Amino acid sequence: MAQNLSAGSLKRTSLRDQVLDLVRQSLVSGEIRPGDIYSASALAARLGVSSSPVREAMLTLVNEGLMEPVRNRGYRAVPMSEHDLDEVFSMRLLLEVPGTLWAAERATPEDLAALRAVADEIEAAAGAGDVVAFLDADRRFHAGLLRLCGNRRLVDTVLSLRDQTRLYGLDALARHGTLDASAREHHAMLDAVAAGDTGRLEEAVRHHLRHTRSDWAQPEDDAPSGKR
Amino acid sequence: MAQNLSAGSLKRTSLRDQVLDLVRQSLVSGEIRPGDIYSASALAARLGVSSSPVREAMLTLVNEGLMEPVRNRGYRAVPMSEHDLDEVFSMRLLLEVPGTLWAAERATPEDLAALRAVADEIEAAAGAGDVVAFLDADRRFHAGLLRLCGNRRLVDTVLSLRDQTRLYGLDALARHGTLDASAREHHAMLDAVAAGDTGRLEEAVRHHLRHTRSDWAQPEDDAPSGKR
DNA sequence: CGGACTCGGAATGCATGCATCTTAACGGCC
DNA sequence: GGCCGTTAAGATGCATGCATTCCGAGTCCG
Repeated sequence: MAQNLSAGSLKRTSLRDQVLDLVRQSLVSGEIRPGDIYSASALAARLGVSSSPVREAMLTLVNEGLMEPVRNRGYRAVPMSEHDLDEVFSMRLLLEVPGTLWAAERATPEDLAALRAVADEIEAAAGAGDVVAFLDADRRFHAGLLRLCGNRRLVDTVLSLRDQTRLYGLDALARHGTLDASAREHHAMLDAVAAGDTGRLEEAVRHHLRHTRSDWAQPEDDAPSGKR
Repeated sequence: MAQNLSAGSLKRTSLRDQVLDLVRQSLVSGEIRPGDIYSASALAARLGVSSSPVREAMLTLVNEGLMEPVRNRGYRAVPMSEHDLDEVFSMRLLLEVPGTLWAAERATPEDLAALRAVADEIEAAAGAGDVVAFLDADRRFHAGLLRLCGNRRLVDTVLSLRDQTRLYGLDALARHGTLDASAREHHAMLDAVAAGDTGRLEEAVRHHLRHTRSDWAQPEDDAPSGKR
């Protein structure tokens, strides 16, 4: 709360951060497709800014594993293989399960109430089929819940892992219509937290993550193995 | 092995990476002290390069959590509080224990032999009191062992966490003379891997990490609380 | 007709320059 | 003597320009 006041109010966003968010959104919306190469100078020209902040934003994305530099061609949006998804899923399992359990120990009624509101948002977005709003609220929910564990690095790492996967299954999520089922799981998790039932909470988190993993399994595979 | 061949051979290091490594080394050697502010332009002048690559290297360090930008003053080497150390320690526990167990399942005799050699290096460095060589070999050992688990993201994350802590306890390690004890634990871990004793391996890893955490507990505190 | 070579276009990476902003020291005023 | 306003120095952040390097199309030769 106080953090929002001190950090978010008078922070003029640098061009670098604006470009960074914009590229991230482009990844989410599918405008930037995995495997394609994009040049910093071309992006800069399209955005009407210099190549310096664009370059720095791309380097940040490289550090986060979302892009990779190609020698003198540009930056390539890294496609996620099944093995990559397994890696992310495994790490999220290792971090989110204990993190959520720790968070449950420290959650106050006020925290739970705030999360209930976000969970309602998630269900509303799922009911409306608004995938963008769903992902945004879902991210805020898990970030808000995990943050209670008190380990900032853990939260940041999990969010970074989330950002690596959320980008590649958007349409699949919408097609399968599994948003509603996934949305309801959030309230179930909060119920377990409120009840102090750590066993049920752990199973809920595991189930939620498994859900995520199986839903985002890529149905199509236009790049056969061996192509690198 | 093959990775080294493909990656390290014909890679001309960019100025950015050179600066990055140099600043990291300066952090390890203590030339850059936590809490102090350093300007990219001053560093660029000292190194005889432009501020562009220095700036980009600093931004990378910011992303890694080693530095933080100060509005129009420069970049500050972030000091590690006890809570920060706890955060890193907790995450390493969550990631390294399962990761090492997975690695043990996949370790081949050749892998073990290579790691034995590194473990010998560690003991030699510990016996000679060469802290820099110790840390380097120690890092290679844990990276090499963890890498066998097959989860590249997990390895990278753990190494990043390592880099956040290794910088702040150098002299303490040397003073307490605990290098030898820590060095011997590596062979014990390999013994457990070779024996297929997962329970003993898990306990060895936990013990090793606890060792690390307690050794690096800051004995001195020249910045009393409330100073900021 | 197929393959190798050359040349042009383009992108990165770095250097340089400038506008804006913050901090800190200095001088004046109460 | 202490406090406040002013000013100047320095840093970031962005724009611009240039050298180097790589990919690919076109062309020439076998």
